[in-house]
Amino acid sequence: MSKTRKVKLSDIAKEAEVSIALVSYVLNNRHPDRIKKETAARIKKIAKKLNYRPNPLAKGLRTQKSNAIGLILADLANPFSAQIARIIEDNVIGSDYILLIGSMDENMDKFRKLVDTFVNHSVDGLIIVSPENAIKEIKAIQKQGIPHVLIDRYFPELPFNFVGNDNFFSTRSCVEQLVGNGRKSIGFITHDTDYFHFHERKRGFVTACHEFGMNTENKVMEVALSDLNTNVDRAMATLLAKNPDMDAILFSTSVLTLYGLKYAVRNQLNVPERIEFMGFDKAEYYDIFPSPIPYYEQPLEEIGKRAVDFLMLEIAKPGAQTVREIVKGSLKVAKPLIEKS
Amino acid sequence: MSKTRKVKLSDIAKEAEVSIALVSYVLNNRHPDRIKKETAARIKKIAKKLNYRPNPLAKGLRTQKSNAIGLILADLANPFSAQIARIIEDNVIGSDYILLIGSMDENMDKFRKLVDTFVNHSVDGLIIVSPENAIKEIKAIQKQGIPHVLIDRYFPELPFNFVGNDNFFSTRSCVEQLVGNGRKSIGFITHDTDYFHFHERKRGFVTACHEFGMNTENKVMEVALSDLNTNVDRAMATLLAKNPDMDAILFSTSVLTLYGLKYAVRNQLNVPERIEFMGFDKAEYYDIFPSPIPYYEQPLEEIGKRAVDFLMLEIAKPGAQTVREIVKGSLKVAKPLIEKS
DNA sequence: ATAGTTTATTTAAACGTTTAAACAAAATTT
DNA sequence: AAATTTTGTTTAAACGTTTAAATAAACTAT
Repeated sequence: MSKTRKVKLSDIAKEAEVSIALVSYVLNNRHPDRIKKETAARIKKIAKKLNYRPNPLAKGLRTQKSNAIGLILADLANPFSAQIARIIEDNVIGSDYILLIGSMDENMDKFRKLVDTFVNHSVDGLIIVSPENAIKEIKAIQKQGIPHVLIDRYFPELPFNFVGNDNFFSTRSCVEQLVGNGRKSIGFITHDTDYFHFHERKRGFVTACHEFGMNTENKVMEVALSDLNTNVDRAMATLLAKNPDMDAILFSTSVLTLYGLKYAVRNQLNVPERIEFMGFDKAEYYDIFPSPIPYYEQPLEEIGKRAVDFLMLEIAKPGAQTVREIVKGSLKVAKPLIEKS
Repeated sequence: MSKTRKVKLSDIAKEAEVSIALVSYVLNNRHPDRIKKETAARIKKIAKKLNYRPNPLAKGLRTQKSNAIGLILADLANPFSAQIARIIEDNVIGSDYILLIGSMDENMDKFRKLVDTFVNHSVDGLIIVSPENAIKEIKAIQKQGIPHVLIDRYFPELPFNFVGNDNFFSTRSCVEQLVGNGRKSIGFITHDTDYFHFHERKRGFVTACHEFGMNTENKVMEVALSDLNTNVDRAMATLLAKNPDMDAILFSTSVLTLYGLKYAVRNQLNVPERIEFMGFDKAEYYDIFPSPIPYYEQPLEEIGKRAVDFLMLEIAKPGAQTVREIVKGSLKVAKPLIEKS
């Protein structure tokens, strides 16, 4: 019922008949050579017996560290965000840190508020999926010397720490794959935003098409981030109307792929015989679709791990390094449906 | 570059030429009647000018509160977990709390470690999706007087705070719906676990079937929590083999539904003409399937909101109340695919 | 014997708040 | 004019740690 009073250093000190400082030294392994073995052993034993847990608030207050890291996502409810969050969680927990998570909903005010709250709670570092046009805000974080790393989205012209997917490579290799499958006229459905990673995906697509001697006139549809059902529907219709010979469509995110698949089902497109679909990001639901959907898989595990690793390094020795890792994912082409892990 | 020193009470005090205590009183609105209006105004103005942010660690250390709440989920990467997390996030952030999130992966050790870490970081409260057989652990939390509330899963025989879906009602009304659609022989695919909520779902199914004069012999398949692809496949095959006349299948989670749909696609089941599928929980991917999938939708928004509301109340005045809210969701029957929000 | 080292431990300040209690000055009551 | 109350503010301890500096005791070395 009543909150059991927590064991603190002074309790151990009393029982061991030593000073608080000595207990602290022992438990933090501070001056191992200076401290008598037996005393150390005794203190450790008592600490264990009493099930001592350091108070992170006191510790944090004193050391100016909180052993917490903040993760700012686009939207936790979005499977992509959730997946990356989970990966980061695993990496962070291992280092005995706790993870604060917040969604900014592509909204600058929410983003600012999250940064503010997290910094205020003295997070030791931030992992950030940035909203559009957040350059000023990220710079401020940088200036304040708060260890941080951007993931997924970044600003190429600025020296921010970043680890993320090679977006140019990704769409480029999708096109390559489709061409390899004999496709001759490929459409691309992506978003209409200022995000650099979307620009890159488009650039990858267009560049590859040109390389393979295909034109991209009327083949790139950029839809708004909102109201996807309607917008993707319209985009698909336009794409198909303007390109009667189109024999493949590449999507720029898994959600766009989802809506594309919905369209295909609804309109009974002959996939993949007449027209092949290619998705972006892994998604469980691809194989509800009657035919296998090949896709490009971002190396999320790697991104999460590297981001956390870097952040930990940066926390340990601030300012010592910067990072810009553009990692490549891989193409997942249809396996027999039966054989899925 | 260098960390900008944070503004603290003493900075304000100095500039306002008053004591630290007075600043604290003013900023916390402590003795409003006791403090001279002008002084208060001056202090507030300076605080705003200096952009003062209280240090949560110091505050927490002194007041024994952290303004953080911990959320323990099954697995953040699972869309169901992610959705509920997002809802809770929104409700928590509004109250100026921060949210710590962890996944326990149905694993007792991880669960214990999470509770431990969170409690250690002095969370003011816990929202818990419990693993199997965690009664002892929850009791310990209760005994320690840590405000908490279970969601999704619970232990009916014990007086734990809980808010969650009415699982008996949910499957019961699914059967009702299917019978209303003229279905005469219904199968049920669920999990083989000790979780009470799964027992309830099964009980709801069985009870309803009997009410409607259907037997349930060989119609309930309970698959393990792991290796779903194989296990659901096998369960589906068995179900259909043993019940040649079966004209509907109800699933017990959205993930089971997903695998069911995969099976249907792979085996070209005639859905819904010959056999109707009914899902559990909302999932975007249902409408990739060629025919609309009706489903029972848990009232997640309500669950999240009520859980947080209760927790806040409990944090404000501990021990004053308990809660056990079993809330009902609703059936979502097929709308024309074109018209989706 | 005395000074200098080494070894083992303690003292005390600090981190940034909150808050009970003390205090001083002004206003009010006797 | 003395005593009391009210008003406005300050003092100082406390929360649970960490850590530089001080200290004390036990050994060298001279």
